[in-house]
Amino acid sequence: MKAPVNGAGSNLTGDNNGEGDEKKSVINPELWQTCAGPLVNLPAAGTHVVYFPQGHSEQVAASMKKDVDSQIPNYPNLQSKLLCILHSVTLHADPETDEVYAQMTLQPVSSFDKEALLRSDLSMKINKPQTQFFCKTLTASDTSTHGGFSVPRRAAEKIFPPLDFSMQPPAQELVARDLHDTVWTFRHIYRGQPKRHLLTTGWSLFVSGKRLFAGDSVLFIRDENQQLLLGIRRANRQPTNLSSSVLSSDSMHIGILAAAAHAAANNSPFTVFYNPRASPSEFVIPLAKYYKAVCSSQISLGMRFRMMFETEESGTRRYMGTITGISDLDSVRWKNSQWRNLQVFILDCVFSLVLAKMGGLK
Amino acid sequence: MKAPVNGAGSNLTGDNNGEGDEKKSVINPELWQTCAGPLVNLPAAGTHVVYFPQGHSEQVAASMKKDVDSQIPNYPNLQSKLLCILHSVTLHADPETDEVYAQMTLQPVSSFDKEALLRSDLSMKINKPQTQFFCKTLTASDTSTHGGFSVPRRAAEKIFPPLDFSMQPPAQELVARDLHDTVWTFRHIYRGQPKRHLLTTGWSLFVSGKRLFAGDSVLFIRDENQQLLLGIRRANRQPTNLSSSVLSSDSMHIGILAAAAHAAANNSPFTVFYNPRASPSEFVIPLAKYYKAVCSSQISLGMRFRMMFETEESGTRRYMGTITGISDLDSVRWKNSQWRNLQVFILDCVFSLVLAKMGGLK
DNA sequence: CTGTAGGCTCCCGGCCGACAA
DNA sequence: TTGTCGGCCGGGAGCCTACAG
Repeated sequence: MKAPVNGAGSNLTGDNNGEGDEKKSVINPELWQTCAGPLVNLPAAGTHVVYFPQGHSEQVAASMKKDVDSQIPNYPNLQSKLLCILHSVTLHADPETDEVYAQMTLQPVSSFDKEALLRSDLSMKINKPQTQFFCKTLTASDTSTHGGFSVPRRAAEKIFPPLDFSMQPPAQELVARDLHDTVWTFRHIYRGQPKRHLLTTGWSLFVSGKRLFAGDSVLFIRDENQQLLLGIRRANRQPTNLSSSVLSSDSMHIGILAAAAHAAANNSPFTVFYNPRASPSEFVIPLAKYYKAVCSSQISLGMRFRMMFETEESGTRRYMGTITGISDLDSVRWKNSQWRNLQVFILDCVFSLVLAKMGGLK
Repeated sequence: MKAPVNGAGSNLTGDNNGEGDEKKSVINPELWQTCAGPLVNLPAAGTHVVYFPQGHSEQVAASMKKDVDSQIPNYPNLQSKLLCILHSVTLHADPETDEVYAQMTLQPVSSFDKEALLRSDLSMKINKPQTQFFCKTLTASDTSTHGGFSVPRRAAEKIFPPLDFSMQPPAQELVARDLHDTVWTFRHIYRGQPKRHLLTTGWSLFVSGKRLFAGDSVLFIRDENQQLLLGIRRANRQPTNLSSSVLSSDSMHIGILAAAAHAAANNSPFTVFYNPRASPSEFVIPLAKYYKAVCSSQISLGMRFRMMFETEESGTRRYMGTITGISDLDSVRWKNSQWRNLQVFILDCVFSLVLAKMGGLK
């Protein structure tokens, strides 16, 4: 297996040498990132990371809508967290649903030096290029067969090529590519009273082709070459409990643990998939991030914290919260795992968010 | 976990207590069997079976279109075949694709007595009730939006309720339920010059709802209560490589082996899924069938054999063949597994079938 | 500024028999 | 016996403006 160790700068690779997709099309990293959302941060290839089998297991449970059973055997030699080199990160999108996910090849290592920590820290500080984009949640009118897509004025002016306003009405043909490099063309027209931007011809093909419904979101970005790209974010529907007809969830969880245990015992590489929108758990953490969380700032009851949330318009928003409890979720199986320490943040924060909403605050 | 040990007679249970499907609808066993095809024979719940981890692994590889990697660790304590009690067999159908599959709960046992062998043998000899049905491969005209479905004359007369021929033209409304108990209604009319049976109104909804294309098959059966049921069999398209975004194929294969090894070590139950149309490998074999194959008739080079094949019209057809080679596929990992002995039959037979076709024989 | 509804047009979904394989 | 085609009719997909939140 190839093990390209890149510098800290190349934190996103679009190479597609993984299993699954047959097409050779290279996923556009900017589009992938935009579809994944602003909160998703992939570790950089070639840097050190900490892998949490427990968190990995949780993601599979979430995507199958099934809790972890008690039938799973213990792997006494498998630690709750594995220090690894991240050999490669490749970006993917489900050909059916356009769901974005990443494939990571990890190799357990026994120790790290100061330089590794420094590189991990550096890679986190690389600013992602702020791609120009807009994202709109589809209305009933947008998805009905009766009409087209109403483009928010600011969005059209920021992202779309400028119209020739000498035409009556001003109109042009837009060409945009999706994650699979499929080309979609739309008639973009500026008309009506009051005037507005609309996508008409071609829009309904896109809606039916992607099986979009009101509540789903569509996003357009303009890449560095001024090319128009588009992607989707589906509303949180029930997981399609994929793959439940192939492998029992028990076998899946055992497979995760056994694969990690085998890799740890042999220091051999192994492969995981990370679905940023399937579950909130980031189970592959940059070494520097882990180090800071554990060493520098001790977590204690009553401590206050800030947390980012993704808003509907795909911006970010900060909320304050307080830690109300700290415990290991499964202290028998995972001694001193620190996994739930991180989780406590999220749960508590969602809870305070709910309280704030109930209280009518904003 | 419940472990209902039924008599040999109840070889198909429609109980749905498995994971995956949320709906409580009970799968009709006759319809499931018809969709699975005439060659599929599920072992009876409560009887003894032999489980082949290697064959199970092959099914997963087939449904993911990925060969087994060499990264898989050895499980020195896992035998190539496990004697098990089959606690339960539940029938399922994928809610998206209607693909049929079965969930089986197995429990390794260390030995069996004469009565167990007898029961296994008896359960195999239970004749399945020969359900009245017909199956037709859809033509371009059947699936085009331009028209309806042309029903073969014999099929209509055998399966559909008789028309009132005093009407001009004779017509009626057909109501049929699918595997998910969804109701489909069609206008059945007998018209044209020459006269023929057609399904018109309602047909296109069915085609688009099930996403059928020319080459796929549709089948109608009449159950014991004279109710009309219908199902589909999709043409062999490339596997939709389900679930490749959830778990790496390595982890899946490890999961299968580790789950089996764990169950064997503890004599604890485990769960497998069997997709009859995803791969030809039956990896859960009735004890009696295994016993006969291994003990009574020794297999040798040059031996001639007969084999059943499924024809397009879902009948069966016999072909003759000769065994040209016997070997273990992976004799290092699976010592004396006998798995490929069975496989040799199939490969050789397909090969001779190809030769026959190339030679213009029929 | 933008979501929804009403109006209008015309394309294609869908029912028919003709014809030939 | 049955697959495909040309004919044809009508409903709805799809483009437009009006209006209101």
